[in-house]
Order: sequence, then C-alpha cells, then structure tokens
Amino acid sequence: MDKGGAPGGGETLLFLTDEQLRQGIEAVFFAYRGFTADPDRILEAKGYGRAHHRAIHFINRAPGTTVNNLLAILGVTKQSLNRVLRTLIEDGLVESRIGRVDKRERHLFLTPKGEDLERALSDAQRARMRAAYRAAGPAAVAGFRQVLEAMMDPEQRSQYLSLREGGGNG
Amino acid sequence: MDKGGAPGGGETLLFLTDEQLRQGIEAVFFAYRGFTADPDRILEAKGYGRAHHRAIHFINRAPGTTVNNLLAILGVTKQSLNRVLRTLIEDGLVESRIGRVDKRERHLFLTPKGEDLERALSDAQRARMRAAYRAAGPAAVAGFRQVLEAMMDPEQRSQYLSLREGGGNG
DNA sequence: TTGGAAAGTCAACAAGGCTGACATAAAACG
DNA sequence: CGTTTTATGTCAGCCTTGTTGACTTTCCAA
Repeated sequence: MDKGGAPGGGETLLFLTDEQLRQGIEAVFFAYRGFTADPDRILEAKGYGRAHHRAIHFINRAPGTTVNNLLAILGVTKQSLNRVLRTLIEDGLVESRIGRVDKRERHLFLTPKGEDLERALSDAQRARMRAAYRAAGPAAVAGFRQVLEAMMDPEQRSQYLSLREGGGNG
Repeated sequence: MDKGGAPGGGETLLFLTDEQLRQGIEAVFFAYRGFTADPDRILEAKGYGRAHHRAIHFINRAPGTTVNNLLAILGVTKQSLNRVLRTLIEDGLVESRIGRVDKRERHLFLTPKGEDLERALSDAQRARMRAAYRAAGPAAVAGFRQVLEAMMDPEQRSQYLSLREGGGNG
C-alpha cells in the first residue's frame, strides 16, 4: 500500500495506491452502466437486447462485413450471433447478401429500417459521450482515450485501431 | 455533423465530430472487455461469474453491509442477488449475520476464504489498471477519471462518490 | 392487536452466453 | 475429379444472471 508521492522503489512511476486503483475500477463499473443505460431503454421498447445493439453497431460501422468478421469483433460464438442475426433479418433490419466472389460468405447490411434504429441508438449514446466530454474538457478526453486503449487486450486493441482507420478522421 | 475546429453554434465547445464520439464509444466497449477478462478467468475456474465478483467486491468494500444496501449499489433485483449470495454463503465465502437491532436485516461479511478470492480477483484487476495507468501517464489518468465520472448517471455518481469517502485517500 | 411496510426467500421464466453435433455449399488442394 | 477445408447455418441442451410473482418473517405505528 505505498502511499508516498515520492518514487519509492523504481516500480512506482506514478502515484498509484491500491485505493486509487480500486477507485478507478469502481469508476469503470459505474460508468459502464451509464454508458449502456440509454440504448438499453430504446432496445427494451423494441424487444431487443444489447446483443442486437452490438451487431447493429458493427454492421453499420463496416457495411458488407461477413458473419465471420463480425464474430471476431464481437467475440461470441456463431450460434450466439446467429440467433441475434436471425431475428434482425426476420424483422427487416439487416440484409444478408450472398458473396459474389466467394458464395459461401454472407455480407451483412443494414436496411433503411435498420439504419433508423442504429441512428436512434447511437444518437442516444453519443449524446451522453458528448456531455461527458464537454464536462471533462479536451485534455481529459485525450487522457480518457489513452487509458482505455491501454486497458484493452492487444488483440482487441488492434481490432479497435483497424476500425479507426476504416472509419474516418481521428 | 459539424467537423470544424472553429466553434460554429455555441453548442460546440470541443472538437467533437460524430466520428470521434463513435471512437470513444468503441473504446469503452473494447476496454470493458479487457477490464473484465482477468477476473473472468479466475472466476470461471472456480465456477463463479461476474455477478459473484461484484457481490464479493462490494462486501469487501463495505463489510457488514445489508442485502438491501448491496442491492442499491449493484442495481439488480433482490431475487437475482439472493441466488448469487446463497451460493457464496453455501461455499463458505460469505457470512450472513442476522441484525442485532433489526432482525429483518442480514449483515454480510467475507470469510477468510472469501477474502482470499477477493484478493486474487482484485490483484488481477489492479494489475491491469496499474499497467494501463503507467502506460498512459498521470495526466491521462486524471482525465480518464473525469470523463468516467461525467458518464455516470447522477444516482450512480453519488453512490460512487460516497464509496470514495468511506474508502480512503483520493 | 392488527395492518402495512420492509427484508429476505423460493419458484418460474427469458435473454444471451456456451458446447457439441451435424448439414450444406463452395473453395482449395492434390 | 475426389477430398479436405472453410463459411455458414441449425438443432438441442446447458449455464449464468437478469426478470416478476408469491410468500414468510419481522418491525413499527395506529
């Protein structure tokens, strides 16, 4: 439990007590609840869950992505994803097109109806992020992103970064 | 979709494009996976889940807390918590003592065995947080915490802050 | 003392993870 | 061409962890 601001052992480059770390852990816990609260309300009204949200988000992010691709990003089994995808396709939110070059693949797209829901969900989530960013200020935002990136597993981080490349300006 | 760094409408105090906000959202998504990955491995080996982790964490944080108290912090129904609590009590990780003043209440404590698991879980999680904090640097950590706090719902934020008061130095 | 409120427990159901087994179609390989 | 591998989908069944409803015990106040 080193409490000192003075670097004690060469292991302590930052002022990091167990208590501070625990507060960081709890902050992530509570913040994540806030992060999902708004979309959850919208989804519940339509009879969907977070699993549907995640699928819709990443299909919108990378239109034409294959099922296998989505599987890797979401980190779930195909059986689990398929259940969600099936309902989205049946409900006319997602379209699944057979690949032209490789006919085994299914390329996934949002329909206009799917885009509507995606917009509703991401508007709600962005509004909260925007408010948080504004309240904290630009310097805090940069730090926020740095720590989040450092918290990811290496594999997740490279997935995240490759999405950034495809997605637009930094 | 204002892209300019120049403040356009008085609403834009920061340089916040939809794309930047979306990257923030995805960063939270991927980082949360990393955040839970280490404890999840430990829990799985013992046959527990995240719900057990959360209960253990907050019982350790506030020993003697009542079931109702824990309910408010965790934001689940008492029936849901009860199932988790029952297995933890049966397995000898948590002790439930009937309240002396109000016999309806159950006060919850970790047993030595429960403290062992708590330590294993929080060591793993703190190690990741520490690494992320070190990689990002002190200024980033401050910003990280600011944004997380701003992301919480007001009710969650006050719960979070009251835990901080009880817990030690900031 | 009686009725309501509060704390906790039991039962049953749903979402969404998981594994395993299997089917089909297409591609890749030899 | 025949075989194997890959991509996808499906069925069945299990687990965790949320939910609601019904119930008991306890406390308190009228």
